[in-house]
Amino acid sequence: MHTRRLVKRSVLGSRVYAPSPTGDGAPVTGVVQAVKQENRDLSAAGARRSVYTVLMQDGSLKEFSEEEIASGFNHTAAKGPLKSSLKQSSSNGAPDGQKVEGGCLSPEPAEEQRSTDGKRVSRDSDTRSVSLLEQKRKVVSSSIDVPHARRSEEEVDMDKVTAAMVLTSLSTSPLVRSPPVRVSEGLSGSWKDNGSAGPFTPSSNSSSGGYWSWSAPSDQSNPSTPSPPLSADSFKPFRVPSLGGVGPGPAGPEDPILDEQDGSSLLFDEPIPRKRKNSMKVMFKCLWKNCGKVLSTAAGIQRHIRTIHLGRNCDSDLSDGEEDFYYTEIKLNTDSVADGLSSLSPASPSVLSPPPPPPSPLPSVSQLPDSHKPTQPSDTKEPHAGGTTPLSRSAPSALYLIHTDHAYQATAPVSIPSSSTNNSAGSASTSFTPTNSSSFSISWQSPPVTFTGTTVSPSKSQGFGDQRSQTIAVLSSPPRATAALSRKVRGEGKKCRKVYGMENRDMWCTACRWKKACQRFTD
DNA sequence: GGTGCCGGGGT
DNA sequence: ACCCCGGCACC
Repeated sequence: MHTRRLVKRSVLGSRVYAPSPTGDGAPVTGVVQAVKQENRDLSAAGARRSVYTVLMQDGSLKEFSEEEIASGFNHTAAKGPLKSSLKQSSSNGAPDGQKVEGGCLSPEPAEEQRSTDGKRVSRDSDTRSVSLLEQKRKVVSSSIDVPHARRSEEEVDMDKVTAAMVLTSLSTSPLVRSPPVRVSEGLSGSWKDNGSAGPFTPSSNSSSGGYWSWSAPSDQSNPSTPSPPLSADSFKPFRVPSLGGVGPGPAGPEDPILDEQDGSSLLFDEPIPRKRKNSMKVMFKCLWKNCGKVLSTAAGIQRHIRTIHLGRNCDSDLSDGEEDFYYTEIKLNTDSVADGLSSLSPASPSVLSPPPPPPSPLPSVSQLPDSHKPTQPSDTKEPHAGGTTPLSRSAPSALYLIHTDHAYQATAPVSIPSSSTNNSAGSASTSFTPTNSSSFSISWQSPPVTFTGTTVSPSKSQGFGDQRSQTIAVLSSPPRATAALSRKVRGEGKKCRKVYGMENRDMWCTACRWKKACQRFTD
C-alpha cells in the first residue's frame, strides 16, 4: 500500500503539459490533481481510460484524457512517465525519478522538487479554485487512495473506529488490540474498506484487504503480550477523546482498576470477586500439577503462576496471558470457602489427609484409624496381615498428624474401640495392635521415634521420653491384647497423675492436665 | 471414692 | 490453641 501511494502521489503531483485551454496549440504546464479511471484495473497496462484532472497554471482545473496530456509531453517521454508510473504502481518502483525525468522538460525546473509532493504543490498554487478543487477531490478520493482523503475519512469514520474498538474490547480479544500501529496508518483504508460506505478502486481494495489480515499476523506472537502496551499508546488518542472509558483492559493510567488487572484477564478477574464478595466468594485455584494453590484474587494467582510455575521474574506487569490457562475460578459460599480452603491448602491434601478421607465413614478424623480395626475381625486374628494393610496406611498418617499436633490426640483413636465392647484384643485401647503385630509395629514404632526427637512433653519430660518409647515398644503387641477396652478402656498403665501425683501436676502431660487421655503414658 | 477421659465451654 | 470442668465409666 505504501508503495502504491507513493506512486499515485507522484502521478498526481506530476507536472504535465496539457493542450492550451485556449486552443492556441501552445502547451501549458499543469499539475495533475486527480486521475479518474473508467477501467478499474490500474495495473493493467493497456486497457484503461484515464481522465486526468490538471491544475493549470492559471489556477483553473481541466480534465484531460490521457492522450491529451500525453500530447503535451515530449513525445519520447510523454506517455512513458505517465504510463510507466502507473504501471509501477503495482511494483515497488522509484517513480519519482521518472517523474522528474518527465518534468525536466517543463519550463520551470525549479518547481520540480515541489512537484514530487503533489499535495504541497496543489495547495501552494491552488488558491482561487479551492472549492472546485474540493469537489474534484471528492471524486478523487472516492476512486483513488489519495493522501488528503485520510483526514476526512478519519473524521467521518471515527464512530466506526470507536465502534470497532468497543467491539474488540468487549470481545477481550487481545488479537484485535495488538496491531494498533497499523491501525493508525491504515485507518482510512481499512475501515472504509469494510464499510459499505465508499466505492473502492481495486487498488484500495487489495491493499485494505491486506490490512484486515493483520489480525491474523498479530496472532503469531503471544496474543496478549504485545497488545497491552501498543494498544495503550496508539489507541488512547482515538478512544480517549471519543468515548473515554470504553476501552479494552489496558486503558492505562486512566483506569486504575483495569490497569491493575494487567490486561489479560480484564473482564472476569477482579471485578467479579469484588461484586460477589457478599454472598459468594470467588477463589482462583492454581491448576498446576501438584500445586492447587488457591488465592482470592486473580492477580494473585496470576502472579503465583507466573513466578512460581512459569518462572518469570517480572512482577505483575508482564503477563502474556499464559497464566490464564493454569488457574481456574472457583465460586464458593462463604461458608464452604473456609472448608475448601482448609482442604485445598497445600499442606493438608498432599501428605497427611489422603488416607483418612477414603475410609472416612466415621465422623471425627482422629478416630478414623481406629474405626477400621474394631470393624475388622482382626482382633481375633492377630497374625493376619490382610486386615492390617489399611491400618498401616491410615495409622501412620494419623500418627503424623498427632505428632504435629498434640500427641494426646493419638489416644483418641483408642477411645473409639469402646463402642466395640468385646474386642478381647482390647489391645485396641492402646492402639492398632489388634491386627498384625508386624505391620503394626512398624507404624507404631515410627511415632515413638518422632516422639523422642520432638519430645512431646517439654523439657521436663525428657527422661520420660525414653521411658515412653520403651513402654511403647513393649506394649506394642502383647499388652494391648490383654488390655480392656470398652469406653476406651481406661488406661491401666501409669498415668501422669499416678506418676507425678497431684503435687506435681505441672509435670503432667498437657492432656492429663486437661483431663484428656494421657499422651505420655499411652497404654 | 479414685481415676481416666470425653464432651463442652471459656478465653 | 490453651485451659478448665462436668460428668461418665471403670476400677
